[in-house]
Amino acid sequence: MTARSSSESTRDIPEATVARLPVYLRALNTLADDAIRTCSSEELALAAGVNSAKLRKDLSYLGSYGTRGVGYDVDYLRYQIAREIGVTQDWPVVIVGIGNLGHALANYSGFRSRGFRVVALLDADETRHGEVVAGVEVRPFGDLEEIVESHGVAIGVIATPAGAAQDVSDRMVGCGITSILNFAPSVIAVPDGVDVRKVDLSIELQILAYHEQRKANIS
Amino acid sequence: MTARSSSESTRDIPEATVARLPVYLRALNTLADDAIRTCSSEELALAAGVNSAKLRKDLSYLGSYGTRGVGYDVDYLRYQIAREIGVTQDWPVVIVGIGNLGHALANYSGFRSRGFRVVALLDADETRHGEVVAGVEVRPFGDLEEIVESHGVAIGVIATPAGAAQDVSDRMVGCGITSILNFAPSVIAVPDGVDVRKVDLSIELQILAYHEQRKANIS
DNA sequence: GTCGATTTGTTCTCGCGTTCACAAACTCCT
DNA sequence: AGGAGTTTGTGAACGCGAGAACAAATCGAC
Ligand SMILES: NC(=O)c1ccc[n+]([C@@H]2O[C@H](COP(=O)([O-])OP(=O)(O)OC[C@H]3O[C@@H](n4cnc5c(N)ncnc54)[C@H](O)[C@@H]3O)[C@@H](O)[C@H]2O)c1
Ligand SMILES: NC(=O)c1ccc[n+]([C@@H]2O[C@H](COP(=O)([O-])OP(=O)(O)OC[C@H]3O[C@@H](n4cnc5c(N)ncnc54)[C@H](O)[C@@H]3O)[C@@H](O)[C@H]2O)c1
Repeated sequence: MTARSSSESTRDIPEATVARLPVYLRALNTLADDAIRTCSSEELALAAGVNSAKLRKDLSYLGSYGTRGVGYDVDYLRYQIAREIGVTQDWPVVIVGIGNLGHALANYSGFRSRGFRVVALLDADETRHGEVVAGVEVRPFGDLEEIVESHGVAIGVIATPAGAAQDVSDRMVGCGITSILNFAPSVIAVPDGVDVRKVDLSIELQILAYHEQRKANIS
Repeated sequence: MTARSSSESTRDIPEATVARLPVYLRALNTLADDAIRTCSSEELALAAGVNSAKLRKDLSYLGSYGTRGVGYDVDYLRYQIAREIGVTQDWPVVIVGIGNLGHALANYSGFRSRGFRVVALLDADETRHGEVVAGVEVRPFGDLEEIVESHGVAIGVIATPAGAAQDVSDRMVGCGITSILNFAPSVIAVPDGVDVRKVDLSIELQILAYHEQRKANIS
């Protein structure tokens, strides 16, 4: 086995596995809602849309939480995955850029229910200040530092136009944010130790278009 | 080499490369906006946020569009990538589920400018019917078949709650849609030949949370 | 208690993607 | 014309992830 650090479960989980754990978690939640107490890797894999061997291998990185001949206890496994991902605690989040997309994000109930709490909505446009979206007031972008510090915010969401994304990112990093979810269609540079994930809707559509074109070109 | 089909440029481009081509395209557009005519792989790679060797290999799948000792002609390469992806033509798109997210998507100008045209907005809630969003009227979900047929729609976007996603998907597939972009947090099953891409914001946040937790756990 | 059925955890192999490194090709200067 | 300097395109090495296959472990029947 790999060397194990002293106190905590600090094994390093492959990135591909980390990306699937939330999917398993959601599938388990669905099963739990249907009052299912136990499930096999085959059943869970079906619900999550993956291969059962891959599922078992993924889960094995967390530990041996199943019982051979039986399967997995839904509640127990659910808790273990949630703990491993870190969603048993509440993560405060700030959203910057409360336009079309920012509004939708602020109104989205799925964040709160998954361990994320929107503590602030910030926008540079002062005509938007004071508006209340989903119970949170839109405030000036200049309040960023104060809010991040007082709430201990580690995760920031960028929903501004592309041109502002790098500036917003720099300000976020400057006041201690170390994880950024970027919706703006631009590449942003950050120092080591800061994680950035990009969500780009037009890229997704363009990938679909590429395959669509190839389907049509079977001439 | 692999067998090459008769007429068209039907080489098979690795999936990972396909996913990056839109990024290169956007970087080239930015360069073109700054009146830059030519760029090296190093410069373009920097703008796209990737390794230059990877960029060159990716581009080599399309053909030899660069000039050794010089670099790439921005406009020419831009056209070649756009053609390969299929965004020189216009793709009609339908969006189903005009709630928070659906509104934001309908209002998003970035789709039109990248070769996608929203031809219809559909919702099951009849109190929403008749509303005009970004110049397009919200219509009953039952109109799906008629619209898909008359406009030759191949790409559908699902922005409904998770519970409705599979039903919406089935109806889309039933009337000939072969590419689906799914924003609902649910796994949807489709027959072979239909492409599904999933965008899941809470998964992205959970991945960030995992790494954030590990940063904190360097105890 | 033993046997058969079931299901997990893990090993092994294969293929894909990333990266390095370099030969080929082009420009420009003398 | 030739040589120095650049930059592309690609062969090869390497590492990671996917999936098949199987041994180990547990349960239930008798
Ligand atoms: N709307 C969508 O569905 C959609 C889809 C894909 C991508 N995006 C991207 O998401 C981003 C936001 O899109 P949108 O449609 O909400 O745009 P929007 O113009 O409606 O909203 C942008 C908001 O950001 C604010 N802003 C601008 N500069 C700022 C700064 N420096 N600091 C703080 N706030 C600032 C603006 O005041 C505005 O309220 C864009 O980059 C867009 O390309 C949006
Ligand atoms: N709002 C966000 O920022 C956000 C973020 C991440 C994910 N999502 C996901 O996107 C989806 C939409 O989110 P939302 O916030 O816009 O929800 P919403 O409730 O505001 O909108 C959903 C819309 O879908 C319509 N609808 C329901 N069933 C339908 C059916 N069978 N056919 C057609 N239309 C139907 C409803 O009438 C409603 O207008 C959800 O699955 C949500 O989980 C949203």
